[in-house]
Amino acid sequence: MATASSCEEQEPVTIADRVFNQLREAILGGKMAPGQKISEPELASSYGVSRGSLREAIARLESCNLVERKPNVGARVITLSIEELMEIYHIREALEGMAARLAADNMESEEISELRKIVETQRNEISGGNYAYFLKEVDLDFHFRIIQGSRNRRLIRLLCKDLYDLVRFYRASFSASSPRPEEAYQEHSAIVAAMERGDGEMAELLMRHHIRASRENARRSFEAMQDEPVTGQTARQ
Amino acid sequence: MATASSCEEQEPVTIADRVFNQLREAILGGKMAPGQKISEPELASSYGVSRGSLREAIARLESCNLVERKPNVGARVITLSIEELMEIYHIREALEGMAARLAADNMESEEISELRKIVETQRNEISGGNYAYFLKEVDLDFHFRIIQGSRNRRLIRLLCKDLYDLVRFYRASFSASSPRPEEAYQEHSAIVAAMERGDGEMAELLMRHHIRASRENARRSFEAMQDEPVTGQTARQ
DNA sequence: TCATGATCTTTTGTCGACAAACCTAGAGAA
DNA sequence: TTCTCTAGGTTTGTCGACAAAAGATCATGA
Repeated sequence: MATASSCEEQEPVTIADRVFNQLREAILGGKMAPGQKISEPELASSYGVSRGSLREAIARLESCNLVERKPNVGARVITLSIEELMEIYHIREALEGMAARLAADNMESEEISELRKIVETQRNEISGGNYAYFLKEVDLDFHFRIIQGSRNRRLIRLLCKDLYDLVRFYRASFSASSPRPEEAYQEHSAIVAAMERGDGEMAELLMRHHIRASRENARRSFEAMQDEPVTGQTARQ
Repeated sequence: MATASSCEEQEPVTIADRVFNQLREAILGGKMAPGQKISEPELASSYGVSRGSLREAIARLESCNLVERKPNVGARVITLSIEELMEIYHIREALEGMAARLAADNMESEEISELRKIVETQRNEISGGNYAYFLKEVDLDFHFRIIQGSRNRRLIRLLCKDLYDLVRFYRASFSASSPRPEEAYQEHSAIVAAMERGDGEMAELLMRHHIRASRENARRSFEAMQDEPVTGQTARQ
């Protein structure tokens, strides 16, 4: 089955495209530390491309909010504080709530059935004691399908291309996961139930509640990591 | 008084900055038609800069969603259909609703007093029969201040820098204004009242209602323009 | 010892030139 | 007439080089 996780990532056609994808994966995969300087000559020779192409790739990374650039100074990988992560969660709450409302109106009934199947898969994985990587993939699949179901192309781009990248970046840079599978399953199930009834308003409320809970969970796990910095890479530059 | 309408536009420091600002103003001011091809050699010589700098400016316009680029083909000014404008309004509804909720919690009481003053200014202008340019400025000021009051920097950037530009672009390209001053005043006043009570949830609901009404107004005025294309530049390429 | 300033190196911003891809116009065949 | 294919011109993608700005280093003086 085609996993919907990688939300329509088009294959590179130009050199700048390729370098952009590679750099993006390097940043999201944690291979470049937050705040790290991006040296144009160094990276250009490392990727074997000219500085011009690299600069275009950097410009695109900047438009994804993955790097910050200062004139005449250069570009750095962003640093996400916990406050900024909270900001992102607030935006996600508003936008994914709207997406759930629109999806309840616009998704075909068979698409909603597939959503139900995803949630059941999630339940089986949990009862099987599987808390691993696959579970996170299923979670992403659930959210992405609802976002796609909104049929609002700009909303889809905003959420999948920009905001989810940032959350992924935060997870990579702080190596903070701490999912809460049982609660998430319950909430997902309730959201799908509302959509099955065609109740967009309730779907929105439940989705917002779900993301709010996820936000509080992230905040708590951050504070726990602060108190006990045993292996915590508190990247505080 | 410093008008908050121009949401912190930093002055250009590099050539690409300057060209970006000029092109942006040209597009938003209606001097470049929707869908118009952006020829790099032509514009570069017209602005007296090299193609490299111009390409960087275009890349930044693309990140604002004001131009679309296809590899090996080139860039065009975007064309906003009415459906896409409706998409933008849905996003604004979600985000500005959230902004109003956060602003109710985070704005100082004196800031809220200034909001009240703005709404009163609006009422005076309306009762004075002044439906002109200034009224739209006041409206923008109202919305921008609430957005700023959310204290959520990413939300501020998203709304002021990206989405409002697109609405402004749509107004310029379709020359569709048709405000509804009385209703807008009532709704603004109710929003401020909720914020004065510190009722963030109600502020969010009222803001969403306000933007929903604005969306329906835009849709109606579009349909009216469709039926009676006397001077309507139905830019349907 | 510390602050201050000058000099030098590195990095970024900008430019012009070349190669590849695309679009267009015209000739030829069905 | 209409379709197809080719040739030409134009535009974009890419590259290396130069100038200006920022940062680093070291010397000087209080």
